[in-house]
Amino acid sequence: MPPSASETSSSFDLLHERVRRWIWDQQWAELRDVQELAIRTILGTETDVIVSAATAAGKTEAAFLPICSSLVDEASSGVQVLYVGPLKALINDQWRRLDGLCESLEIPVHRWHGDVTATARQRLIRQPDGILLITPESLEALFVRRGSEVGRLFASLKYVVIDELHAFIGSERGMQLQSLLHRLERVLRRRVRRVGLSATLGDMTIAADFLRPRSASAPAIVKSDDAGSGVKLRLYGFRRPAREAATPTGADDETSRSIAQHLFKNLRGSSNLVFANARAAVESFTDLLSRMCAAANLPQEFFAHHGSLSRELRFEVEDLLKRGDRPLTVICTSTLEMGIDIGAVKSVAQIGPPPNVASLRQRLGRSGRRGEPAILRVYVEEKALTDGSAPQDAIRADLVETIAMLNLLLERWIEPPPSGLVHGSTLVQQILSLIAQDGGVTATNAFALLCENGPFEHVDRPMFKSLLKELAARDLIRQEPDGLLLHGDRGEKAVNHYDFYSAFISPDEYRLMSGGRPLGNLPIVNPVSEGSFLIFAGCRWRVVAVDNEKRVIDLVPAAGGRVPIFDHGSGTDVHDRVRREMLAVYTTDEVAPYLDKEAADLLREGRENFTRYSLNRTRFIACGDGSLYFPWLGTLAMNTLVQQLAVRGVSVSVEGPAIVARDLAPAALRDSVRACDAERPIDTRALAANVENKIEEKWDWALDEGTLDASYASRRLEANPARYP
DNA sequence: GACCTGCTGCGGATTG
Repeated sequence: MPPSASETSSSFDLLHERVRRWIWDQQWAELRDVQELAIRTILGTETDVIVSAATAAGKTEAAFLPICSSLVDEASSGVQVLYVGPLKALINDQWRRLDGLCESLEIPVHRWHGDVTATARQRLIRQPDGILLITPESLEALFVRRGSEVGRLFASLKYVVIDELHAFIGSERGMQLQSLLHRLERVLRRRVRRVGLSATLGDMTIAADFLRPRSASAPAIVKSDDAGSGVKLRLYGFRRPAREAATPTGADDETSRSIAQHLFKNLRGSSNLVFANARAAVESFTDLLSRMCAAANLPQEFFAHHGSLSRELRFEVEDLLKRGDRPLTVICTSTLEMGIDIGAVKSVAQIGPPPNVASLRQRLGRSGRRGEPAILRVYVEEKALTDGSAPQDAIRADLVETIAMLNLLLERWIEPPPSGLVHGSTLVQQILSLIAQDGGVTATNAFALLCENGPFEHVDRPMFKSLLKELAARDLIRQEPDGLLLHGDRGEKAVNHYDFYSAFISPDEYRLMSGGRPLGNLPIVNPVSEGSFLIFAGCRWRVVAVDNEKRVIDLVPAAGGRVPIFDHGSGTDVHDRVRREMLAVYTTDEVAPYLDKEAADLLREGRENFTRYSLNRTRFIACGDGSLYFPWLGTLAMNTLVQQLAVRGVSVSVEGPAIVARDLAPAALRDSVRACDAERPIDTRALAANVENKIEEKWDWALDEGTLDASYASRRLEANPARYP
């Protein structure tokens, strides 16, 4: 029985008859708004398209119903649709999802990633056709290993689909993907339509430019403004006693136990996600919550999920979530923020200030079953104050930063993704890959393809030239007398190792095993000794053997344990707008209705201290023998100021929202800051030249000084920050 | 004061 809504829809009529029949067979009540609009745009125009909607809004069908429609009855000699996804698990999900539709249309669907068998790969190479689902890394491998076959494989290519577009923007992987797609069009000598699937982003112009850099015509934006059914929001404040001042969030102390107790009371019996900001915090909250379950003789319903857990353990938890047949609360890092479909949960909790507003929005999107409001609980702890407390602690900056982000979330603002990045590291990878693809390339052609007309638009000819010289000096490349660039010995070796295909770097790790079963990985930060205890995967273990050669640690269950050190990260970048909103929170008396009593009390205390330190009248205050400056600007602007001051011989550090000068009076610090402010535009490359540790990305070690400085400056500094007030 | 993502081809053993 054909559904009436589809019968009357004009978009529906644009679809191929066999696609319409498939939709009838699914007994869908109607097509969603975003699907209607995407069908019209994809079948009615020739432009690139971005389909932007919340998780689980039917983006995949919105793109593939019209795309498959245009493939039916079409003769082909090669892959017709290239779909690129960021995760293997997502590719597997989409492969299953497309299977039904494509089987009825007789369109083959292939997947290609690290876990795909050699037989399946050979099948595609022998008979390329239909839809290919692939990761950026496997696409890179195709260019490196089968460079001469790329043209044949994609001869009939009609569409490139990029899933989770927002996850690629501004990253090394995103740059790699742009470069690969550009190189693909060069091989085919024609433009291929691009369709991006993205979460809702505030400013779509950056996403549009990412989809096809420097394009003369903008892509069509298909956007669903699904407002949802509202948010139930609550922010809980916690006061950390002075004796616990030194312990981190999630340690087994009184404050963490109070938060865990609150979670236990409110979440037990339903399905929820708890986002803790660090893997160590995930482990210790899972340990606290599962011990509460055990103590109450209840079945275990709290599980850990993060990137260092083995795939087996993560699958088990994801599977339990997908089945949804019993109450389950998963404590996780950003692993469950997006990607695979785990269905909606009843509520989401965030422990500590969220990394940024964009990430908070994604996390919130996981909550709110059909027709029900999303529920978000946020927990923030603040240290007890003593006579010796620093002003930046006394103003309760973590709490106020969290309030600022929640206010911006409710205003529907989110951070724009970074832009203007040089990406020197990924350029090295792409030069080496291009040589592998063609068996050699001239410097002129490489520059034209990658920089002049390609995605590395911030690298000019002189910079490219000094980069090539450095790569030659490091034996990564060499130049033939006729000008052709080839791999040097070291370059040859690098390209032939499987580690080459990813654009990002991964730390060395130990493998954790128990009884032959893989539990996960532990980055090699601190040495682990035999006989020591460990909390991992929400359980307690004793180390029985450490094999430093094979990098394997054997564990047995135990009663004791402590959370290991996972990483010494560099912290998150806070946006200007968040800091400005913090200032607005300090300078009004308004108390947001979502604050609980303790949070409201901490806010009152923070505002009192803000006024007591005269921060309502000045940005420079005395502190001991030195001074503090509160510019109410984001991380990049503050980094830039720190470097500008360093050039002037003024040594300062950044602590939260404050710039700290140890032995300089407020008036002197103010004069120096004003002098910096007068110096515009700021030469960020010259500033970067004075920075000590700039090697952060995979190929940074191989860059010449100029390219390294430019890369670093574009990532960490700002040439035109807001005025330093 | 952080998080996440990815990976080829071969040789040798085992199985049908």
